[in-house]
Amino acid sequence: MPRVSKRKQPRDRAETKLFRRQQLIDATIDSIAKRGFADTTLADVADGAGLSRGLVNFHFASKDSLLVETLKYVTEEYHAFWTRVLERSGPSAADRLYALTMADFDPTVSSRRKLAVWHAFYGEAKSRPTYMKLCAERDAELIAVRTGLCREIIEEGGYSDVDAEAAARGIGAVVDGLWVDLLLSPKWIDRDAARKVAALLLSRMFPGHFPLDQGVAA
Amino acid sequence: MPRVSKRKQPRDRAETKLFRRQQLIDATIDSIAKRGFADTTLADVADGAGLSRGLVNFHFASKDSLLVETLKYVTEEYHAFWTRVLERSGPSAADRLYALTMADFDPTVSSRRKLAVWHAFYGEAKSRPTYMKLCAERDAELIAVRTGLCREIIEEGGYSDVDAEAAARGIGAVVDGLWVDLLLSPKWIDRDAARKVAALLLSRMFPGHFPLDQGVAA
DNA sequence: GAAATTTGGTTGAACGTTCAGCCAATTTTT
DNA sequence: AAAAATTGGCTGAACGTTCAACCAAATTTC
Repeated sequence: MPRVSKRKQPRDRAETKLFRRQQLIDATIDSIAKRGFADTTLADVADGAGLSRGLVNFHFASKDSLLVETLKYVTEEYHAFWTRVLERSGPSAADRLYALTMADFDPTVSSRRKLAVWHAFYGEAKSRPTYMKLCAERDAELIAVRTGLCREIIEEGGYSDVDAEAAARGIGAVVDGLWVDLLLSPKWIDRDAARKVAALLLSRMFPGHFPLDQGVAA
Repeated sequence: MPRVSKRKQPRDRAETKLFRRQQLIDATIDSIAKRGFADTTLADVADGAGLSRGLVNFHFASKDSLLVETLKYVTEEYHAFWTRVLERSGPSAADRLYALTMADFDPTVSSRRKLAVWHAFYGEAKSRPTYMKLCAERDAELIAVRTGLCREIIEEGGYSDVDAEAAARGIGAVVDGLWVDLLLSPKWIDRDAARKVAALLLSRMFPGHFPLDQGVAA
């Protein structure tokens, strides 16, 4: 994995600033994934980006600011990802829920590099309210979307005894839990196995909408 | 929350050593939960335990050793907890799986203090093989037990199309995911809500064994 | 009184931050 | 359009702080 950003060089000063910013955020993600949150230093970030030591503090007010901006970036990237998945997916609620769920096991968002970063922030969240707020907001929006889709599916057919929000939370929880598995037990479970488990859950939750033998293609 | 261990004073030297050890591990858990993994220092641990600074290095070879022993302790405590739950629970596989699942939302193992510690180690796991191994072993054993219970239930009645291990992994994932929710969104979900979601999952997975209106009592 | 335990000061390394100065890019002036 | 002035971006060294680790002395326990 290249530690230096591959994005094309900036043309003018206006681009440079954003370019450097992103370079440093990318290097921060790499450092957290490689060395862990506790061992991530500004020196390692600068080295990883191939830039001088002092530059981090030129572009970011402090180390804490760099970390917060990194979390924001990862959050926004994830948000953009699943929003796009929804845009492209079929019209029915079942199609959309299926696409949304399987997308969470796309390498873009569930590489061990990314998972390590997410969980690094989770681990610090209790003691850093800013992290907790950013993560909670991310979750709340997704839960709302999932709840809406579940509600549609429930109304469509035969699941009057299922609570939409509980179902949505269950689906979200399975995704989070499988992410933990992918992070901690990569030898025992891979993305396809995770998709299979998620598909099983959907098929048991809404059997009329998700047949068990449905493939697990993304 | 008291930061000084309440265990009764040791009687002899042999007990003292273990007593101090546990005091320091408890203080480490407190410090990680309160300040986060990255900001946990030996000074804070010693202060939290009400002991002098140098003591940590006397009882543990290094800071890393203290952290590993802390993770081992939490792991063993969790293992002892669910083992005991199984011992006490009813004879049927359904009863046992239900008890096992609901027990994961007992305050003993799912207090935000404990959740913060688990996720702190998760976050560092990718870069510290020792952590990853300990966590993976913990998960593997639980998955094996859950898979066995699921297999029994599947054989008992009418779920021939369900893969036991996938079901077990799904249940485990829901628990892990709900733990993430409890940690990050305590205002949106509490232990009872989490139990309700877990109960919903069980009832949809094995509807003949877990009626939907089953209570969520521990 | 001997051994085990605890103490708190010390040490050296590592860290985040700051800053004076340099260079390149851009704008202004002539 | 060339020259001068200004701005913005970048560097690497230095500073003060924090920390884990060490240790010799003091205290407690047996």
